[in-house]
Amino acid sequence: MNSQEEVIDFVINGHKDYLPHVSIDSVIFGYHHQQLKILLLKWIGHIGWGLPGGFIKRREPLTDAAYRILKERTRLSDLFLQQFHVFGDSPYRAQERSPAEFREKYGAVTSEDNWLFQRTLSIGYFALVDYSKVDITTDFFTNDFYWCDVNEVPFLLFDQNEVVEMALKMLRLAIYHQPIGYNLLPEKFTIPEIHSLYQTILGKELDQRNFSKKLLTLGLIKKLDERRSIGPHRSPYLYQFDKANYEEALKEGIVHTY
Amino acid sequence: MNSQEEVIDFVINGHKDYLPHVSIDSVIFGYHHQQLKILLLKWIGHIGWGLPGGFIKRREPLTDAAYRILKERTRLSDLFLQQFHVFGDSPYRAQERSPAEFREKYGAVTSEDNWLFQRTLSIGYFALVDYSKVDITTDFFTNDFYWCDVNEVPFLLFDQNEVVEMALKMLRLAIYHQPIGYNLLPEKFTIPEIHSLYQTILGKELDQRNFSKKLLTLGLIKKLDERRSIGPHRSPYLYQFDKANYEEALKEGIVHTY
DNA sequence: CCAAAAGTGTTGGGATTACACCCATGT
DNA sequence: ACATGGGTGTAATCCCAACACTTTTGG
Repeated sequence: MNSQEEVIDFVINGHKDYLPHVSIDSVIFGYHHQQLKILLLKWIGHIGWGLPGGFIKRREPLTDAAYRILKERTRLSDLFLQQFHVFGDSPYRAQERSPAEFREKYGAVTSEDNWLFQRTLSIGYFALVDYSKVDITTDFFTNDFYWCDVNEVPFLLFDQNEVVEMALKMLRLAIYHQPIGYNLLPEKFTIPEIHSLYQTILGKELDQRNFSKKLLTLGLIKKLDERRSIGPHRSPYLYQFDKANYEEALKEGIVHTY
Repeated sequence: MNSQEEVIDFVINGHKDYLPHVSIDSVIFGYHHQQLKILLLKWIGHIGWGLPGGFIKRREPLTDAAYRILKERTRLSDLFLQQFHVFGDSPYRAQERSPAEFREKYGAVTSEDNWLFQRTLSIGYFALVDYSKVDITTDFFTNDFYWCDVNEVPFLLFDQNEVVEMALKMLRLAIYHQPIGYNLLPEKFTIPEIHSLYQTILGKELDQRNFSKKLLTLGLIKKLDERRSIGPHRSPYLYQFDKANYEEALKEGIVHTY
């Protein structure tokens, strides 16, 4: 969506293609160089930053919509994506918005009952990506983006600070129940790499010996007979996720602590 | 909603009061006499049983809507109610429904684009109630109800079997993270009572000694200096939830197994 | 006194934690 | 040779699971 015409058409006719009253907000966690960040977009006409999101097509399965929205933004498919909450309580989510606002901001005339300004619930999804591999697309509505450290999130649009907080909480809960990392690490990775990933997500230190013991005991990863060369240091062994056990654990859940 | 007029008005004009495209489905778990059941309703015009549910008012916070729908049905407020998933993937949730169907079933004429027949996502909530204390209300759409054992759920409308399964899974997950029981037990209860509640929910046996030790260690309950007289048997001590710790655990979560 | 249900403690094994030194590698 | 980061084992503790007999009560 890049030309002014497309945008006007989306505003005027979007309700024919998309469901009104429901949107998807994605908290895209990016991991790279031992930092956990989230993707924020500059929505034009608003001061401040907001989350990526979108609408669901009229006949599109919900999960497909979530993947599509993510893919349009990041060009990635096949990543860890999980629904975590529906937001519909904050004043921003219970009231209508003003079309007058839109007129001012985008210079377009809309009717009072335009679909975009009616009350909209938001379904929160979180995703995990390696942000160095992502090619972020902007469009007419969003002319800038940045990766923001999870510990330094600025004031966001609407109730989105609450969305981010909840996403982080659910991610940290999820990591105790599901294996995480498949989409954030190269296919073959070292213990220090996955160790540091988990530490970053949980925001706390994990004993290195105990950590690798645990992952191996759970059967989630297996040691390979190869090493990675990392410059002037001892070469770490490479590991791989044990696909069968990983899938099993994703489905059945794990009960443990790290 | 009991008269035919009210119903017709709801069908024709409901979209002025309620959000289209989104509904709430409630899985109401009822516990009594060591049995875990769910509330099913007979929706007229459909063969088979379905879940209670409803729509969200245009300006109503989502959580309020969930409580209102539950209260209209059970006359209970102040109970354990938790959002657990949004359903929008099954063919039933991705397609429109046919107004012709409605004409046949209810004898009312509706336009092709009536709000009730458009695609509707459903937000799943589960609740825990003591079903002996509940006074179920039926209405024009639902002329019968029954409490169905969770192990004997029949084929339900649309994708609702999936909803029930997920609810049960989430309830069993929740019981490991949050204290549960406040709304299902009298204010003062005995260890055998709460023990049996947990066994029923989890569908498995829990060692009595370890179980009470665990609850006391966690500080969730405290022993009172009273006993309950239960006929020709030894009188069990009464316990109470420790409100402060219970609330804390609800908010912060618990990591443990039983 | 009998039947039914409640109450109560200990132990062994497994898991978790805490902890520090040597090894490998490229420059 | 050295600086940097990787790899490895053990001991103490805690937590969990398993287990059975005695007490209380009303009829």
